[in-house]
Amino acid sequence: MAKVLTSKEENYAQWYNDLVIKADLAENSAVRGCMVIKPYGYAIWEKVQSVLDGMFKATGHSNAYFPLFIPKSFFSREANHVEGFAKECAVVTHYRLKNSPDGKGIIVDEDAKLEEELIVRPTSETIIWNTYKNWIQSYRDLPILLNQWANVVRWEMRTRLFLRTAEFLWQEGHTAHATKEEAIEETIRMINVYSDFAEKWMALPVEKGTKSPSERFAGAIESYAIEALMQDGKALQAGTSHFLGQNFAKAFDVMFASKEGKLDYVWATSWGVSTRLMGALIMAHSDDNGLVLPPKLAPLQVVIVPIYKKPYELEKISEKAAIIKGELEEKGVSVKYDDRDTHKPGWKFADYELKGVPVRLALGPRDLEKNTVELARRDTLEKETYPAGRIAEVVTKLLDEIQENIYRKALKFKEENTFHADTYEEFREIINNRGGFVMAHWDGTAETEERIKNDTKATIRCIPVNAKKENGKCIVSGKPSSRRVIFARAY
RNA sequence: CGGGGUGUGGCGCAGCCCGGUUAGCGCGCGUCGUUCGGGACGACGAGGCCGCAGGUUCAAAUCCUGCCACCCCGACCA
Repeated sequence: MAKVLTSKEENYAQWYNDLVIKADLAENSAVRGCMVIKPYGYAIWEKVQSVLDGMFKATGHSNAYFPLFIPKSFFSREANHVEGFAKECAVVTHYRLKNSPDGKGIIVDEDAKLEEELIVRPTSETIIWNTYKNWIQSYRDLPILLNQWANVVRWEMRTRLFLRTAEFLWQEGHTAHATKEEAIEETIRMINVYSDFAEKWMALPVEKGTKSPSERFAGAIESYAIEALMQDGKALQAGTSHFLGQNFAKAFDVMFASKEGKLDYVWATSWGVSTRLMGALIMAHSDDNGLVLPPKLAPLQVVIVPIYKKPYELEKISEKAAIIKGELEEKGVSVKYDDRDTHKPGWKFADYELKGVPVRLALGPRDLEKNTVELARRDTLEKETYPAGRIAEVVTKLLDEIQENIYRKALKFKEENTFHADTYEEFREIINNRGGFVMAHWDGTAETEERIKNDTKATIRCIPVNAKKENGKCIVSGKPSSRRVIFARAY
């Protein structure tokens, strides 16, 4: 078979780039750092969106939409927040163009300078809290549980399709609560929604935990994250949920009157996942033949490819294919019958493998004769022949099995690449030679974290929520520590 | 912003050192035919301001100068 992808072994980063392009997911655009998400890639994102959106609704949230532009002054209200984002903001300074005097093209009209510059949102806390101020007077107005699906811009120096782009798509939830407890509960509820989604839909096992202070969201009191392990041993933050305390309420003066008639600042959370999830999905399961998609998120779950020489064969095959397609669709399976005569079966086989379609059925003259169907599963690349009458039943079961199988595979990988280190030498050895998650004791100081980062490029991915208490000594300082945290090199 | 590299049909490249016919190869594309159970084959064909602007020269894809764009590696980040 002609090789279209660089192998993972040979060059993992190149394999990823090739895969995104060749599987027709996305491509670089004329605008530096910004990508074009192509129809097939966008179809996957739409599935992700629709499932998550359902989960948000089920937990009581509604969607709304806030502006793309944020007045610069809003940004400077919350000190940590500005500091966190200032270096990567796109700024709108003018609102008009004019013909250039030399007649060559078009220039910015200096007379059309904005009174106050607008920031293209890197995240929307400020504009939203400025709005919430007008919506909240009393405890009766709380909680506010909103989400928005939007694009945001962070002016990144180095970008990679899906993993880090200057503009990306995401959802950001922003909630307002009367009590601290309720806000914390919400923060945890949403990180659980994310980890459920990752595990049950993306077949992606994750580590759930809190961020160290230095990795925390700018403006948050506590940040929760789910961290996934990619096949090259690097960690990828797949979702975050933040307890913002009263920081934004104070910055935007959002107070409410309690039942007792006392005024207090409102408690806040925010949480988000982005098109970066696409990167996680791609890297978690795929192989040298292309994408491997979990059936639950695959835009197309089954493809039927006819194999024929004569037109009358195609006719008969098409009849049969239509029956099978109907049976599958009745069971809620998405199916495409690819009878294009512009491509040969072998080409189609390779192409659907590249695109990660979970199940492929082939129907040829031999199958007509024996009333059978050849079935190939993408995750294991195994082929088997089944009686045509049973195929719908076999496929529906198989889709579940594939979903489970790729999860188990990813879980096994994560477990086999999670190590314990008790000395710094050991730690460095693992980080440098094997990668993966490294569980180690940490004294809780930013200095130690910084030193480890400088020495090894590994950072604290999270402090696992369900880590068992275990007394030990910090691998760097030797100071006492009560539990291990997860270190890794990260995307 | 530092360090390195690359710009040549849609894509991937060769040619450049050492200037000289009509700029070449693979993939892809079009037409026709044979094929079709793992990326088919043959014949014919279409497609190029050789990144941009200057310069040197009888002559520039090739040499010189300037500019622009993109990629890779570092510091920042989801």
